[in-house]
Parts: sequence; C-alpha cells; structure tokens
Amino acid sequence: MSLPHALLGLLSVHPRSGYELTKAFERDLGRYAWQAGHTSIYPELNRLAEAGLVEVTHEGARGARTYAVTPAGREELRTWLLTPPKQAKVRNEQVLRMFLLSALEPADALVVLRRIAEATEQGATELRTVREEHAAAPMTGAEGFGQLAAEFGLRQYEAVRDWARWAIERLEREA
Amino acid sequence: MSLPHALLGLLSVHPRSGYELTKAFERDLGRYAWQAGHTSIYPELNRLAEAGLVEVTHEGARGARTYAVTPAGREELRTWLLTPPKQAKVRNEQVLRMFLLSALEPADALVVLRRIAEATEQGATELRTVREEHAAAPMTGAEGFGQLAAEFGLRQYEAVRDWARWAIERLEREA
DNA sequence: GACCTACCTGTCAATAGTGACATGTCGATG
DNA sequence: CATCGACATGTCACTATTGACAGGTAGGTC
Repeated sequence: MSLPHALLGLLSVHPRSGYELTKAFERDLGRYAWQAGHTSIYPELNRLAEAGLVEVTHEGARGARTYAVTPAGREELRTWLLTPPKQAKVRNEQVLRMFLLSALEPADALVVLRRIAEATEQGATELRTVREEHAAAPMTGAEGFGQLAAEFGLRQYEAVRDWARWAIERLEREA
Repeated sequence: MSLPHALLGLLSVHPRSGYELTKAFERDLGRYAWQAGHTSIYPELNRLAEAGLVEVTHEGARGARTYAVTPAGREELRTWLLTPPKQAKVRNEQVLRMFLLSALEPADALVVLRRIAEATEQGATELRTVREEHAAAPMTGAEGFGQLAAEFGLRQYEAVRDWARWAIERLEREA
C-alpha cells in the first residue's frame, strides 16, 4: 500500500488539506510516481487520522481541514522508506507502449518514436526551468523535495528522449 | 485497460501459452512496464479469445493452450499504439520512494540513495550482457522486442544510478 | 445582488488486481 | 515405481481504484 505513505510524505514536507494534496498529485507525483484522485485521498486521510498517523491542525473556510503528520506518522514513513521492498510495484503505461513498439511495422513505429522524442524533449525543457527555481535550496526538507524530484524527472525525460533517438536512427538505417 | 494490449503485444511477437506469458511478465515486462500475475492473465486470455482478438492455435501437453493474435487483434494493438493517451497511467513504487526521500534526515536519505545506486548499477550490468546477445538482430519483429526493451531498461538504470550519485554527492557536500 | 469560478469534501457502484487455495500432468531421478 | 519439481490452468474472496454523482462555500466581477 503506497498511497498512505505518499500522503505521509507530502504532509511531512508541509501540512495541507485534502484538496491541496489532490493538486499535488495532479501536478507532480501523479506524473511520474503515483496517481491518486480525490476519491481515494479523502477516505485515506480519514483512515490515517483514525490510526493516529496524521491529525487535523486547522479548520479553514469552506470546510477545509489542514492535516499534519504526527510523530507516529513520521516514524511510519521512515520505517517504510528504509525497508527495501522485495519487488516494488510497477505499472507504467507509457513504458509499456515503448516495449510493444516492435510489434508494429517499422513505418508505424517511427511515427510513435518521433512523437515520444518530441514530447520528452519538451518535458525536459519545462523541468529545466523548474530546476533553476530550486537550485539554491538545501536537499532535504521542504525545498529539497522539489529539487530531487525535478532533477529525477529531468534525467528520466532525457534518458527516454535519447533512447527514442537511438531507436529512430537504428530503424532508419535498416530501412 | 493496458493488460489486454500487453498480451496482444507479447503474442504478436510469437504465439505462446498463458503460462509462458506469465513468465514473460515475471522476467521482462513486469520489471519495468506492467505487472500481471497468472490470475489476471488467464481470464483475460479467455476474454480476448471470446472477442476474437486471439485464438488457440495448438493444444499441447498438460492442458497447455498456445494462443496467437488474429488479424483483428493485430489491428486493435496497432490502433492503440498509434493513439496517444491524454494521460498515461503511472504507478511506480520505486520512483515514489525516491520522491519521498527528502522527507528523511540526510543520514537516512544517504543510506537509501547508496542502496539505490548499488542496485541500479547491478541491474545495468546484467542488462549489458542481455544486450550483447540481441545486438545483431533487426529492430522490429521477434528479436527487436528484446533489443528495444533491453536498451530501454539499460538507459533507465543508468539514469537512476547517475541521479542517485548526484544526490549523494550533493547531500555529502551539505553535511 | 446575480453569477461564475475555484475551492472543498464526500458517497457509491463498478471495475481491476492480488493472494490464498485448488487441481492435475509430464519428465527425470533414485 | 515413488517422489519431486516444473509445467499448466483455474476459482474466489478481498482489497484497491476509478468514474459518476452529489452538495455546499468563499471571493470576485459585472
């Protein structure tokens, strides 16, 4: 079960409401690491609160509840991160598509590969901007989160882009 | 729904039984792209057969049934691969763990990062061996599958390894 | 003051996926 | 010929996740 730990991680960076957590999944986490909609986040927050791993620290306008991690929650997150999983869960549709590419005619495969190369190049460009904004902050703590993530995403994009270019070149040479 | 397409892709490389498909998920696909156990593969094969996208071409010993893709199945796979998804499904526990790393004390984060660097280095070494075996084959068709996948996996491992090393260095410099 | 947009939380039915359990077969080894 | 490990397919209960539906609020603009 990764969702509760994802929530603990986000909340341990800084307290937030369920709504803000949902936004965080849409913008950052959900694009590379783990997807979750508000329909799983809200019930999970209630479960975590019941288990004493998070607590409501503030009630704001429009029924908004701000959650923060408790010491018990922080300990749970630490234990989880330090315990290496035997076989981590993987489910990435984009990568699956790349794996299946060789089932296509070379001409079709080239179309898809060019699209991938372009999309990842664009993603990398965007993340380079994000990275500049976080460049000076320390690695752990509130700011480091964005920095580690941006750097990871950037390298990820570049690796896929380079792979796509390599595959395009090889395919073209064969034709 | 990605599982049916993953099955169509594997079967379009060459016909196989459900058991062999299960092994393929364990060895290759499930490690980077998409996990599935035999408990979801067998029912899905029956659904695909009923829909006319695959068919049983051979019945072997121990009740083994060899499945092959039909023309309709091949067309379905092609359409799916050529249609870019608005937002692809992502769910990668390993990446999630990396994102949450900054919630740890620097000392703890270093432990995890060193473990990641080591594991990815080892994975890369293994895949370099695999790559050599497929080096001469053409890109599309039965052999290209392994080649594209091995190259992708290798670059993936190297990117994560380099990221981990970068993070370790920065963390150590701060300490 | 009407209206609109973003904010904010939820339920519920349906679907997807996992783990435990069940069952039987073929081939090799001692 | 007994036994064992890999081969081979399946069900079922449980859990996780998604999508459709639901309902209400604060702040800003016209």
